[in-house]
Amino acid sequence: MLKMMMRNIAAASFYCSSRRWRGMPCLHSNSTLVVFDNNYFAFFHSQPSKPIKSTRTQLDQPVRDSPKITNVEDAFNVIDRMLQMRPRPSVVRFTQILGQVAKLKHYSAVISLYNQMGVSRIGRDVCILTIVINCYCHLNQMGFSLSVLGKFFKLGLEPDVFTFTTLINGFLLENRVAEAAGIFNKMMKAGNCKPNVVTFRTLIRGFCMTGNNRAAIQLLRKMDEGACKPDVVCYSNIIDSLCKDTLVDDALNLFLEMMSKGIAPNVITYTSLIHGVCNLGEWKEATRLLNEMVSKNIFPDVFTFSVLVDTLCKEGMVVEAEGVVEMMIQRDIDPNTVTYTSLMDGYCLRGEIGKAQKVFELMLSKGLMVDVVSYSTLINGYCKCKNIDEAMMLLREMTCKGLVPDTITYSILVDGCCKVGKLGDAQKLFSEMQACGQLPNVQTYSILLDGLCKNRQLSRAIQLFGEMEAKKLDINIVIYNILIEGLYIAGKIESARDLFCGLSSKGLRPNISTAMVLIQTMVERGFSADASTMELIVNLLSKDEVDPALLPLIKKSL
DNA sequence: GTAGGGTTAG
Repeated sequence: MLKMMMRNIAAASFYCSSRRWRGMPCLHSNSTLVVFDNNYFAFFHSQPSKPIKSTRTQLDQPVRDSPKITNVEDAFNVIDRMLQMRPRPSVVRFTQILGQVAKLKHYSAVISLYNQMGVSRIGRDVCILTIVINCYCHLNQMGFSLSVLGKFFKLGLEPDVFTFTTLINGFLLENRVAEAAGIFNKMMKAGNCKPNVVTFRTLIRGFCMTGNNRAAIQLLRKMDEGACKPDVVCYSNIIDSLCKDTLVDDALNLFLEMMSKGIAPNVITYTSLIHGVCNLGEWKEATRLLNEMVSKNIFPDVFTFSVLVDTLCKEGMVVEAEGVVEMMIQRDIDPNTVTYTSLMDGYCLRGEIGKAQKVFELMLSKGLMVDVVSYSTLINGYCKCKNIDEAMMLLREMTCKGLVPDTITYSILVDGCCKVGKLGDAQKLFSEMQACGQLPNVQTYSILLDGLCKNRQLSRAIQLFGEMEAKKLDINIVIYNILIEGLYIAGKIESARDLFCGLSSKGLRPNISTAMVLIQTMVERGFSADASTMELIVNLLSKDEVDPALLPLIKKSL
């Protein structure tokens, strides 16, 4: 079926995809902003108001045919020259430059530029201030964003729908959904600044991000009631979220609903759906969707192809994935960092580290940016081949390049060290990551805990488990399985059984892994199943959850 | 002139 899918892709005709620009290191801000009290939404009122004096009514004509800013240095030079010009260029030109630098993701640079012009009239403009708020939002500095909002009131300016949508997005970037929804609700109630389609989209995305599909759909229904007409982006966001939650049928229903309303899907809508069905292994459906989109003159782009490359790689079909990459190049769709990283991972999964390394070098030779994920993928490949030295070299190399290894990078390395029995190095890395501000998560703990248990360092494992409890981490059944197994391996049968019997009191249910741990360790040690184990096995059997490969073992233990 | 959706690593 995958081959058929690939033939269909090959048969379609494509045009060139857009190229994406990746951010360079940002400058640091030394901005000083007005500290503002908490009543930053006092602005909202229920009746339309007379506009407070706004620079929007005093704008000069936009400057046409202005050169595009492609780097920060140019932006600083241009702004510097503009500030010295008499008469000074219009505020629109300043907005365009700041907007372009913000689009390049040089948020700190925008704030520095703003500080240069802040004392002049140019800095007292709704658009300019909104851009500054957006930059603070992207730098996760909501406090400063709200201070800039305070500046609006101090200057007698009226924040508009752009400003509040930006703030909603800022809160969402910090996972502060309730505060984002709070602004939205105030906008809905107020008469002077109603949410528009972008505001709706932003909050819909926020709900989706936190897995609250229901709230997102409710918002969509509110739009249907006439608040604002939903568009392809609103639908696509929810379709994507449903697909990520494997609720592909619901996503397809929403997709049909959207089309029945005359809202045309685009390449993003299709890519989300294809990703969703690929994740479920529904190749036939993926092919159908690919054919459907091409028949509508909607052509797969680098995202769509990357999904296909990743899916093929995860299925072990790396040769076919290479074929898709070749096809992309022939079609003038440049594979990007994500495409090649997926391919590298495919090779790593097959233990073909040499080929993964070659892909990595190809990325470098093509001038593609290698990021934390690319490095982590390659590090994982070396770890799986038990070449920890090379993996550690890559860790140092990425740090030298200014890349910051994250929790996943360290987790991969901790796992690699554990798997070759280097528990000392694993624990050093575990400390190093915390010293670097990368906090271990439940998965990192489970990796180290597993390493300690399997290497018979039970007392340290129990100590680590205590750390997790002290940190109030959400200890899941996987962690308990590791510890129960560790206790069994160490011959502490009673403690293992106590831990197992206490699971339900902690609101946890044993899963198939728990059963495997219990059965295997008991069989290995010649124990027969006790009442609680029997009960567990019977429950699992009745739910058809037992791996058939385990049945001989189960019989042996009964 | 400003806000804004889809692809990769444990």
